[in-house]
Amino acid sequence: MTRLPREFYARSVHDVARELIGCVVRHRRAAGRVVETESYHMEEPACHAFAGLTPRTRILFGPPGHAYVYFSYGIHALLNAVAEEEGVGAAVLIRALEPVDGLDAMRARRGLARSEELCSGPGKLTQALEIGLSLNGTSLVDGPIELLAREPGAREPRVVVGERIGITKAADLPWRFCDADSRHVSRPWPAAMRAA
DNA sequence: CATGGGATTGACT
DNA sequence: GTCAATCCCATGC
Repeated sequence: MTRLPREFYARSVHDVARELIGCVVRHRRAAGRVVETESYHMEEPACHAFAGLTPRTRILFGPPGHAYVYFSYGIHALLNAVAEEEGVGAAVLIRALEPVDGLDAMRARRGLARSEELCSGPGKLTQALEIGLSLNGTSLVDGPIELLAREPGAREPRVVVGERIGITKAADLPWRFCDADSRHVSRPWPAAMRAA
């Protein structure tokens, strides 16, 4: 499998979020297929970059193809992929993975056995892959976190679109993308969610 | 299934 | 100093 190149990230954050479905994240001898993402953009208040350029959001405004790792609620590290050209604050939150490699390591880190629960949430997958705050700002193109393209010829995922989860601002934007055929998403979507 | 505890970070007063 | 934040999990019904 080959890494996604910098150009993959240097375009609309929504296209990046949609096309990341089916790609593979690998770190510390564990890997999973991306089955759920959300896009965030500086022109909308749920995005951290909405507040402008600060020390915290510096990575978001930086060059595409880097990891933005944010610490949430005192407990969880959340993994994002920075998108769009430098100067535009935008990123894709990786919300869930389907474990494909290193299941034993994931189980040890999570203290759980069921594969459906190892990476079915943004805070869970960082724990399973041992992704911490120290990786904030590292390159996804040639850094420790690998983001790999779908195998050519692998099935094209059926992507469904819905509203984002766990936010209070701009909660109605349809910027959540899921693999319709995976049982590893962070939570089921309503039937009203439209196929895309 | 609903609830609430957990306990860090950066932004801002 | 205060507060809100891209949430997980244990507990209780």
